[in-house]
Amino acid sequence: MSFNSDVAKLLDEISAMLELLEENPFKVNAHARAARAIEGHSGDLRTAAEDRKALLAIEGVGPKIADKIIEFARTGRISEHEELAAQVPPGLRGLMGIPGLGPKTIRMLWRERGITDIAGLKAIIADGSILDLPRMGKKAVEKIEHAIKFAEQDTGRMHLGVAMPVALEIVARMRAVPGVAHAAYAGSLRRGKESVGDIDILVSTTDPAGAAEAFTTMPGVVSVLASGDRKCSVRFALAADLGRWKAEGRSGDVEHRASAQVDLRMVDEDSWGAALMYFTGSKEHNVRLRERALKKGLTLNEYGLFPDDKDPAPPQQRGVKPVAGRTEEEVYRVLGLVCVPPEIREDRGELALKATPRLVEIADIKAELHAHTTESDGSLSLAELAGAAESRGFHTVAVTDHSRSSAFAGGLDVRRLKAQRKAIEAARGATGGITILHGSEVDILADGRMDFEDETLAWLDIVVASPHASLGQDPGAATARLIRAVGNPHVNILGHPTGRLINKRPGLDPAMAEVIAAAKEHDVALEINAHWLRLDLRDSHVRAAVEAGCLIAIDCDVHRMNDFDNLLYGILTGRRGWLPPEQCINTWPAEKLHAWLARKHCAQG
DNA sequence: GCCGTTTTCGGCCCGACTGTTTTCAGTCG
Repeated sequence: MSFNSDVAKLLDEISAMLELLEENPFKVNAHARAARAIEGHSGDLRTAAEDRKALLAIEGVGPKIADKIIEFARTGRISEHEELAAQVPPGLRGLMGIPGLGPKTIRMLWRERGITDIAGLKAIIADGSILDLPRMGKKAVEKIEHAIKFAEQDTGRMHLGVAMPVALEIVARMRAVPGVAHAAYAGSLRRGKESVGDIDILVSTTDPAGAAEAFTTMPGVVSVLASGDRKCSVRFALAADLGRWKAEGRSGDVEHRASAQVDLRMVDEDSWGAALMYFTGSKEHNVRLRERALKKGLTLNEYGLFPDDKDPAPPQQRGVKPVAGRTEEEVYRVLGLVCVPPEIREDRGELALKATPRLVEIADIKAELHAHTTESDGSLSLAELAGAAESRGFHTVAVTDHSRSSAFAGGLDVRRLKAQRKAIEAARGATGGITILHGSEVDILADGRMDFEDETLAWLDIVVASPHASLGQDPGAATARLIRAVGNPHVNILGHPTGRLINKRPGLDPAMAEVIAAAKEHDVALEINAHWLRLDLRDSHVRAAVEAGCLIAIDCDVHRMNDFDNLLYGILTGRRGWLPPEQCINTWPAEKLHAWLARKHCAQG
């Protein structure tokens, strides 16, 4: 856990506890909003906490919350948090994790019956006494029972790479339904977040009932949570699709969730753009857009942008004609904004843009610079790897098998590395269309030394230096380790810099600003490892690196043929970090890329 | 508790669905 997420977590908990205590809802919201702003803040607040002005510059952080952050930096605690925690039983937060149970219901259960945890709730359901409480009928209680079961088996948010194939399949099915003109996935999935809570699908249709019917009876639907004219929610089985991930997964890769919530929204064609924006979010971005609309005498909802006539009834129900709504571009234009790519709609400065930024795209990528073969732990031969890269339209592929310390992965020693060079030279003669570089994914040892001597690193074409072991070391040691690694004169790329696995392993927690500065100084590119379990660098670190002018590599860390498909997730993460193509070395023309790599290596083997 | 191209005080986004209700409260996104 980084300092930023520690602070964000405490502020979030303060918000939740204030809500349970029936405090001013705007105060509740202010803490929640500050928590989100801090979680997504690209700089390390550990240092900013010394400078009150820097904290106040963050949107959503005012004088009171700034003081709380400073208190946490100095003492490791926030006294207000502790005072609240003394008033709110800890089990109540567990209850808040049950879908369908909100603060009002939980407060009522607590005040009326002294329920403070899931066990207590189960007890009054079992003896039937819950039915005596207000608004607690038979159906409501059944729903709560169902939700408890779900909450107890839920393992948290889904990985991006698990949700995306499901969303693509559902979108394809919905496009084939009669009456459906457009179908797309929206929500945090469209914004490319590393994990998503649910899957949002949007369709424009002339036949909502038909679309709803098709959706709720689709193969894979295990239960229907809600079904109306405008919106349906289902739980969708993941098991069927998991075979693919299971088959290709390394140990620990398997997603344990049995099902995912999928929401379908149905709109008219005239509302398509407004609805797509609305359901893409983020919530914070949308709030900003609505505020801007109101200042222009307009009101924005998922049906369109309307003149604001102060009538409390929704304009679309009164036959008011929208001034925009068919496309996203149109809505942004009428609001006086440039169209903002979905990945950066997070209320982190995107609304101040004067032109739509050109962010890196899949089609820009011309090189894979981190790939394994059967020599170490990959499943592709040299020829298969080169062929696959060439068929993707790449001009370059780098063979970077593991170094000797990664014994578990069949890491190569110097002797095998030299033998591999001969094989690669032979393969170069056989393939004309693609440049095969010979490199290594060299372990960064715990103290920052490389797993090979400099004289070996010197004759390779490319060196990707990555941490694989000692991933639990303290932040100070991790920072020194990575800075020493990028200072090596032969290192080109810092591979998966933290070694984290999303939702499974936190990895290193270095002072990223210092690592970025060192990488910039030594002309080392920081990798976005595109595997959906890694996405390392993460989005906020990419943003910080981009702002610092640091180079970025987006690589699939190919072990198997399908791994090339993970490129999408690396691209989405790069875009979330506002990465322009020219700052990503994989987009460079062959001559430029090869020359850049060669500066740190001599030719002979 | 935060914020300001109407405001340093008085606001703070908008709509759908469900269940328990005779007109709405609660939750969610």
